[in-house]
Amino acid sequence: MGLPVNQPEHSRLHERIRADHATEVAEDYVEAIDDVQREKGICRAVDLARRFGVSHVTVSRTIGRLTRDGYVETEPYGPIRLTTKGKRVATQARNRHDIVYQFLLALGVGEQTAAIDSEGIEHHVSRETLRAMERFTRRDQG
Amino acid sequence: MGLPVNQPEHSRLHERIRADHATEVAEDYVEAIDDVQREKGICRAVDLARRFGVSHVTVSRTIGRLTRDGYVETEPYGPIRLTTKGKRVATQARNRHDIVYQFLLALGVGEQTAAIDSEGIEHHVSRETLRAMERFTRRDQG
DNA sequence: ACCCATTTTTAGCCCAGGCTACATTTGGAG
DNA sequence: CTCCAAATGTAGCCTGGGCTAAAAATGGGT
Repeated sequence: MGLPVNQPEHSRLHERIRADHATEVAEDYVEAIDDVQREKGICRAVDLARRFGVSHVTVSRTIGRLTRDGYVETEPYGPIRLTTKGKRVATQARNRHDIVYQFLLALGVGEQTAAIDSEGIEHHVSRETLRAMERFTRRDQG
Repeated sequence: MGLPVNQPEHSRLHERIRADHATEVAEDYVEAIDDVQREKGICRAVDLARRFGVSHVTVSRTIGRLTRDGYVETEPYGPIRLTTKGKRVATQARNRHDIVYQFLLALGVGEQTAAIDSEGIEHHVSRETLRAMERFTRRDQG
């Protein structure tokens, strides 16, 4: 047994959730790389290690996967650069993140909490929900 | 615009994100087990496999971890039962899920999307945000 | 030019969460 | 009571994402 076919509604939801999770790391990383590049020109693995609170080895291997998947480019011992695809994803992620953050503020949530929750939530909001959030934020105080 | 970016806090954020992720699976599972038990009395691994769209082997090993962590109890070839801890977590998860779902509806999001997004979001909302969501839902149409 | 601190890489380990293939148990129909 | 389908368990494999320890490269300062 074990054919995961056969399930109308619920399993599709969870397939989507798993697929989302697969790209969450990529989004978090390209967003962070973009941030660091804005702050200090170039981004190095050690910057990401500090930012994410993980070891530089973990960063290095993750960057390897992101390179394999076409999000970033590096040469040995060189800085981390975003590809066109990476930049696009970073921009989208930043945009989405910001919409969620501003929305939470508009909802009445404190800055600290909004910062934390928006990081968790940003990967899980559909276009439709995102539009609803923008609408609310504008209506509320835009 | 500016998402607050400062270093030590940032890594704490991501620690929290990872810790959250560790309990997401547990929450999804106990919530599903609770659902199945309400629907058909007892819950078997195969029910969860179908619901999550994964193989029964994956379910079996996950249930093993949940047993180890005190969320569920089983005997060989027997059904899956929630412990007291598991029931408590299931109730909380269901409650949180429902708050997020109702909130999205109140925000103007369609039912399908609200169902999907609430599953993704529910694990990432703090108490504070949850309270803000409840407030909004009540104010809006409660 | 050389040394040394910082950074990156490599090797090797762990656990979670996927899978297939195959073995075993259970329980219901005949 | 027997037999078979369905459910569960076991063995073994893969990827992702964590870690430490130790080696190699880079680059700046004196």
